[in-house]
Order: sequence, then structure tokens, then C-alpha cells
Amino acid sequence: MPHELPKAYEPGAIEARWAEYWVREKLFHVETPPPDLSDPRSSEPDLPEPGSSDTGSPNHESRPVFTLLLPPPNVTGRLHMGHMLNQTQMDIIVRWHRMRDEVALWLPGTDHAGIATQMMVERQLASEGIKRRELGREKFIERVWEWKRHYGGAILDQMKRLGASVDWGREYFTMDDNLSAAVKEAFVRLYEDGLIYRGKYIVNWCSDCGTAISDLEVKHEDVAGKLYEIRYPVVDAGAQSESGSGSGLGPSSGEAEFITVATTRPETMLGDVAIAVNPADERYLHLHGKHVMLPLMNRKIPIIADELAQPEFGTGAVKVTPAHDANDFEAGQRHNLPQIEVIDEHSKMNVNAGPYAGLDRLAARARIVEDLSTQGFLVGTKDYTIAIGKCDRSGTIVEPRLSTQWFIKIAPLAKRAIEVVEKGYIRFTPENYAQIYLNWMNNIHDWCISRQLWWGHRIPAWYCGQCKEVVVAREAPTACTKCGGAKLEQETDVLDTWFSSGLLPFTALGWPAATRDLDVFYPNQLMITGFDILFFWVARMIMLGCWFMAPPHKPSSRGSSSGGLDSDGSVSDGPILNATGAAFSVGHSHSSLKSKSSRLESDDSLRDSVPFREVYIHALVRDAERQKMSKTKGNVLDPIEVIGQYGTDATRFTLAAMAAPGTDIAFSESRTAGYRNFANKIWNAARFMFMNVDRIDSGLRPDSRKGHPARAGVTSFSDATLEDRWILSRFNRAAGDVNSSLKTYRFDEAAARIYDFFWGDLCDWYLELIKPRLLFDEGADSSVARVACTNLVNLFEASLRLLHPVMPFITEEIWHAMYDGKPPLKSIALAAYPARDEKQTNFEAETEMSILQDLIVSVRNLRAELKVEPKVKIPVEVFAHEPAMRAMLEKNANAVLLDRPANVEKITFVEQSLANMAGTRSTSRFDVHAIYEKKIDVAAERERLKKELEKIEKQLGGAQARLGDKQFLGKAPAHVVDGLRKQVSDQVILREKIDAQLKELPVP
RNA sequence: GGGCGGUUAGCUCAGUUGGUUAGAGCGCCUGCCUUACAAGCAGGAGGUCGCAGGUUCGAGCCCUGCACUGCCCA
Repeated sequence: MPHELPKAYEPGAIEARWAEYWVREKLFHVETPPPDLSDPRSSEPDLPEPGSSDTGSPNHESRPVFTLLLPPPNVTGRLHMGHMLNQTQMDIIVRWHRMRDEVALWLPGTDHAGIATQMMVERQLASEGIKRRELGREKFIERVWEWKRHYGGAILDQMKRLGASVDWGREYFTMDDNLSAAVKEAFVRLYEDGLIYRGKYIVNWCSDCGTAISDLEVKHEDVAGKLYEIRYPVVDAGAQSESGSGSGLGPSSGEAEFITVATTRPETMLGDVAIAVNPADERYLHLHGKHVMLPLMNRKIPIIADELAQPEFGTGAVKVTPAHDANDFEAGQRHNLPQIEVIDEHSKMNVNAGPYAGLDRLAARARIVEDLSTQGFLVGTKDYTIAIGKCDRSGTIVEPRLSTQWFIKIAPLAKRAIEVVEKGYIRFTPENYAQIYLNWMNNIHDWCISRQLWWGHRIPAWYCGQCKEVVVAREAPTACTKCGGAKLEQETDVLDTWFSSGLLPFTALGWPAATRDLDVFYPNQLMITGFDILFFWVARMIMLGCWFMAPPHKPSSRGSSSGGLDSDGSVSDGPILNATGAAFSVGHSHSSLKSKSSRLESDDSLRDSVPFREVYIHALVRDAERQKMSKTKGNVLDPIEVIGQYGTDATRFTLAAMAAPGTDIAFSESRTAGYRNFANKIWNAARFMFMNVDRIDSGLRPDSRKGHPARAGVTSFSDATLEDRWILSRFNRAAGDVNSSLKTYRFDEAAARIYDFFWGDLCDWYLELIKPRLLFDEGADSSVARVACTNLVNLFEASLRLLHPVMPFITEEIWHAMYDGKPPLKSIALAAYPARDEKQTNFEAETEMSILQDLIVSVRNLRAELKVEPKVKIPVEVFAHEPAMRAMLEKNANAVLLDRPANVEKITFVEQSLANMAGTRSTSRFDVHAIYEKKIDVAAERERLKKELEKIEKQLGGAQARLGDKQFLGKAPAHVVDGLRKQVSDQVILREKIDAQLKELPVP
């Protein structure tokens, strides 16, 4: 491969090629390590010391394992910025671990996404004029599969474009046969554990989706509405004298007494079964046990005393509608009240609604309000802000409705899920999410897991046509376990999508079989996801993981070599899946719950039951104006478009650089443009390097003798000159910093550090400083150039490895080119991540170099100030009062002479301070004076010096005051005091120099 | 109503257990097409860290109150 790269970096030309290469070459496939020997897992999340492990023999896997599960995108999904952020962070972390010589498994898959997918296909059918129910369940499901085969892979294809280094050989779909079997198994076991029950409860009902949805799927929204005040006549009021005494009581007319209640949903009054007042509310004491007549329905209903009614709210009396309100439902149970449903599953009034039957509930509301008004029961109407519940999917207003559903009794699962976080077995980053998680977990409600959908995992329960027994079983039973009847019908409901995805950390590794994968890769090391699915998914994974991966559910490979996964990943007969179709064995009956808890005897089994050791919660990506991206606002940034414009690497870098913990990301394209420029900078630095390699030694390649394990520092680098020692030290410092930033998920710090090193140190200084050594004259000794070029090549190769996790494409491209298309490894992604080598850090070189940089910058400053033409060379004089400093500067004067922007003709070291001359810059260490006849702008110079003097005096004043303060000296640590003394002595020198210079300036 | 966060340069954001002179990118101003890069180079301006108190030898950072603002839950 010729080293001729195009002048401008064109990401489009290289990225697609490498993305395809990585997939084709199966570079990120992880074989299941053979069952053997020592436990290959790293017990600590800490990284191995660089260079400490040997390469190891190939058939003995002793490397640490790193497992990460991709939050499975919906099959209906299109890649958005949130995915891109999420995947960029995961990819950086996984590539980093892989380069640290760990077994790094990133497991991809897609989620069947029950409601979303069903809606999508229904919409498609609608365009053909077909309704789902006309088609029938089986045909409909076939259509969904067809749709999935067609469109379901779109998002994964987009992922490939991002360069996501997942193991494509292990891709799963949540409706795959083995995963479906695992879901069924989990359901049956939970049922056997006594944690699943079925019953008629209030659920959130979406009439549009035609299904119950969980609390989490309801989004609350404040809307302007009305509060209707309705008065109910007390029919058996005893004490007339009390009537009308309370301000909240309805107006009494004649002998009648009323109770006034307020509601935002007057149509539900048709289902009222009581009026509740607070037991402590004195206004209503006389009415306890009395009745009111329900207007419009003429039904006599009791007045009950219940905490449901809050005295301070409204009149202190509330209507009770158990069939259409969750709180009322509970109150109804407390008082044994009937449940009267008046709204059906299509949000229409039903037969119980009497004259209003058949009306849509909103139409009914209008009629009811009108009728109440005419009949004198409507006391008033107020404007009111209602927190309305809407379906997350369809946006339809959710109606609380009575219906028969399947639930998970959540408390026992939550108990463990709380414990593992409290004990630190799962750590959150940022840490405050642990508290948010615990708050939610401590107030958790039972989880409604049934959905009235067709697309999903059908609940493995059968109803006996004869005795109505419910049989829960792994396979379709042939006869009722109670009466032996053969007429059995399976439950039509399917499971909540989050039930199956909540099992993924272990089902994706082969559970319930005792697989080697499960042994090696569970628990996952990390979960990276957004806070929006913290409760939906993360919490459920923790609950289910800690339940199923602890004894007795945890499959154990010890002592049972049979069973488990075949090498092709299919489930073979194991001891667990052998359980057959019979309902469930007596030994696993509900009473086993207690024994199960006691069997979780050791803390270790709880510690190792967690689905992942760490959770990193990333921010939300917003638009540049900090607005939430939404289709309706039209401010959605398509990552693929951004990639098209700036490249994947630049987009990834943007997301990494802006991913500071705790704040949302306001994605601004100007940043992406900046990082595209960064990529271009690297590209051109590479061009410069190749130009020199071709000219000096076209056979020069990076030293590749040492591949893995993670190697420290730069190899084959000879640090003869100051700039060599300096860049080597800077590189190692950067490598150390980047590693520690990534360790704590500080993607922003890591990105910034790499950027500063590559651009600020390597390109801005080092490349400029070595140019003279590279540009040897014709016929001259080329050995100096050869050494410089070798250094450059090895340094550059190491720098590419440092950058690779963030910018995988450009680094891969240049890296391959450096080896002339014959690299020692298939990919830079398989090379070692640089670690800091203490021996290569050199504090002295860094200090000296920074003084030289000061000197060079001072000359550049003087040139700008004196308005010297860029092409004109100028002589300078330098004074340093400390002999050691002078010696250092003299020794390295060449660096100053060779700096192009400074464009110095000659350096003369002088014996006297230059501070009192115009055209001088001073630091506490040296003075530098530019010899140039052009007059300086006296006024501007005076202004500048005065400003600087003011600043110094202000700082000096403060510092000296502190140094004179006994309390400060007594209490501040020594290094602070010493630092301050140094600052003062430096600034005193500087102040004198500036004073001198000011005095020499001609008086205006 | 309960909970969590944010407020630092014109914009978007860093700023570690409190410690010496608060940083970056973009934008802006000045000068350069210098033989890797004008997607570049060099130089520069710009901040009483939301407000008011407190703790401390020392506060952008800790505490209290206030203002504005975002999100989650009910």
C-alpha cells in the first residue's frame, strides 16, 4: 500500500470499508472458553497491572473476562442519537477492555417489543384495509414475523456502521425458540414459587392498544380540565340541625341535606358505590353510617369513614368508584363494597350506565354534566389542572379499569434487589442513581405482566373447560390436573415485553441450562443504559437476576457435565429442561418460598446472582438548544446524517467528549465539526509521517515484536534529545490519565486528554521540533533522520492505539497503512492498549521543555507586539540569572532557533538583565529581548504592563497577607505554604522586572 | 404534593477529598495560503463562578435561605 493518503480526510471513503471488514472477519467473536482449570474470571473489576501477565498458552484461558449486554433495540427501531451515545460508550469500553487483553464479550440482540411491533404491523395491515381480528391470531403473528424478517434488522445494520464491536455470532432475538423456552421456564418457576397470581384488579387500560399496561407505561401530563362539584342528597339524615354547618357541605334546600363531592371524571359517578369522609373529620361525624341517593341512577349508597378522604382537600368528601379508580378500588376492598363497571374496554359506557349506555365516555360526560345541572345536582364547575395519564405508546388517555390480569408479587424480588445495591454488589455511576433506584424499589407495586396482545410470549397457562382449574405448565397439558378433563384452552394473553428482556443477562447465555457460557460470562461486568429505562429494565433485570441466578434456581454445572448448550448454541437435554408438561411437581409448590430464602445462605451467592456488577447511566441527548428531541418538534437529529456529514469517528468523539456525568448532552454540530477537524489533523500528521518514511527509509515499520499483553509506554524509541524525552513522558502521562478516566467512565476526560496530547503536544510541538532532524541535506549523514523517523513511527503507532477506542476507523486505516498492508495483527483493535510506563515519564524533561516553550512563546509574543513581518528573521538576546537555567537554555537554544513562528535569526546570551529595555518579555526565570528597530506602540505597551502589574500586585498582596497570617501558617499543609512562597518569590522578581520596564518607557 | 439535579466566558460545557494565578471547544478580533493540515498556524479580547448569609487560615466546591430552571414519581 503506497503511503499516499488524500490531502483531506474523507471519512466516508474509509469507514464503510472497515465496518464491513470487522464484521466479515468476525474480529470480535468470542469463543466460549473451554471448561477447565482455574477460574478465568477476574474477581476484581480492577485492571491487571500492565505487563504483569504473560502471553500465556493459547489453550489455557487465564485472561479476565469482561461481559456487556447490549440493551436490545426494538425491532421496530431506527437508530437515534440516544442509541448512538449508548453504543459509542459501550464500544469505547469494550474496545478498551479487549485491548487490555481481556476476554471482552459484547452481546447483541433485538427485542420483539410487543406493543410497538404489533401497532406497526396493524398499521401496515390497515393500509391494505385489513383488520387484525379479521385476520386471526395465527395469520397475524405470521405477518409480524414476516415484517420482522423484512425490517427487523435495520437498526443492527445501522449499528454496524457505527463500528460497534459486538459479537455478531451470538446475536439473539427475544422471540427465538431457546429464549421463548427460557421465558416460559421463568414464568412457571415464579408461579411455583408462589410469586405469580391472577386476579381482577384495577389496571391502566389503553383502549387504543386494547391492553392493560403497567404503571411505568403511563406518562402523566398536566392539562387544563374541569373540576365538577356534585351534590348527593342524604336520604336518611337524622340530625337536621347539623345541616349546612360546615362550609364544605352542600347547600341544603328545605329539609334535605347534601354532601358535595368534586370530580374531574363525572361519568364515573354512574359506578359510585359509596361516599367517603375522613373518620376524623368532625363535619361529617353525624353522617357516618348514613346513605346518599346517587343522582341520575337513583341508587342508595352508603357514607363510609375512610382515610381515602382528605379533610383539607375540597369539601373533604369523595365519591368512591372501585371499578374505575385505583385508590377507590382499595377503599372498596377495605369496606367490602361492590364494583360496578360502567365503562367498557373501548372507553364506551356499558349497560350498567343505564340511559348513557353506548355513549363514548367523553360524550357521556357532557350529557351527565348537563343532566346533573338540570336536575339541580351540579353545584359548580371550576377550571382545574389535571394530571392526565396517557399511554406511552399510543398517547391515548389511560382509563383505570377493572380487569383480570396476571401479576408478579414483587416484594420478595424487590427485597433482594434492594439488598444487592445497598451492599454495593451492584454499583451505580453516577452514584446518585443508586438512591433513585432504591427510592423506587422501596415503593414498588406488584407488576402487571399480562398484555392483551397477540405478539409476544404467550402465557403458559391453560383453563379447564370443565372445572375451570388453571393449569400452569411448561408444555401444553393434555388433561386437567384437577378433574382430568381434556378440554383445555390456553390463556390468550402474552407477557409484558420487559418480562423477557428482564431475563436476558442469563437467558442470553443459555439459562435455564447449566452452560459454560453462564459460568464464564455471568454476572456481566457492566450495564450501560439511559435513565429512561432504569425502572423498566435495569430494575427488572436486577430483581429477576437475583432471583433466578441464586440457589435453588441457579443452574450448576458442577457435578452435571451433561446438559447445557451444544457447541452450536442449541439447547440440549439437561436436567432442568427435562421437566415435562405436567402442571408442576408437588415438590416445587408454593410453600417452597421459605426454604428458598434460607437456601440463599451465603452472601456470596447473592453477590454472584446479580446480572451485572456495575451500572453506568448515561445522559439524554438533546438538541443544541437543549430541547428534547421529538418527532413532533422536528428537531430530531439523525445520527446517520451526522455521520454522513462528519464521519462516524467525529460523531463518536463528540458524544464521548460531551458525556460528562450528570448533565444531559446538548448535541451541537459545531463540536462535531471541530472533532472532524481533529481527525483531519491526525490524518495530515500521518501524511507527514509517511512522507518522511518514504524519503528516509521506505521499509520502516513500527516495532511489533510485542503485541499483547497490554504494553506500557512506547517501544523502540530512543530518547536522545530533550523533545524526545519530553514527548515520551507526555505520552505516558496521557496514557495513564486516559486509562484512569475510562476506569471511572469519564469519557469526556479521556477524549479531552487524547485530544490535547495528539494535537497540543504531538502535532503542535513535537512534529515541529523534529522537522530539522528529518530534513537532512542531500549527501549528509542520514542516521539522525533515521532515528528521528523511527521514533516518530513508534510514537505514532502507540498514539493510534491510545485513540483507537474512541476513533476506531481512522486509527485502523492509518495503522494498516503503517504496516504497508501487512500488519502483525488483523486489526489495531486486537493490539495492546498503551499503559503508562513509569520509566518513560520524565519530570525534568517536562519542566525544561515547558520553560523552552515559554521562551519560544515569548518571542512569538514580541514579534506580534512589534508587528514584525512574519518572514523577517530577528535576533534575540536572552538573560537568565540562575546559572543552571542559563546552561539549560544554552544547551537547548536550538529549539528556539528552529521554531518557525518565532523565526529567530540568532540567540545571544547576555550577562545583564534585559528587563529595563523596551521589546522585552520577562518571566521569573529569564528575560528575552527582540532586537528590532521598529518602534513599539508605547501606549499599548504601557497599558499591557500596567495591567499585568496590577494583576501581580493583587495576587502578591493576597499571598503575602496569607503568609503573614499565623493561623494560615499553623493550619495549612506544608505543600500549600511552600507553593505560595515560591509563587511570591517568583512574582517579586517579575514585579521588579515589569517596574523596570515601565520606567524605561518614554513618558507620553 | 414527594424526590433528584442544574445555574461558571457570547454559546455548549469541564473544574477531583476545600488549597498557589478558574480551563476547553465553538464563536469573536488581529496577522499569516510557513514545503502534514486554511478542516490549518501564530497572537489576542472575554468570567465579581445565580443572589444573600454562614462555616473555615482558605470556598466555584461544604452548610442555610432565596430566585430561576430541568427531570422523575404520585
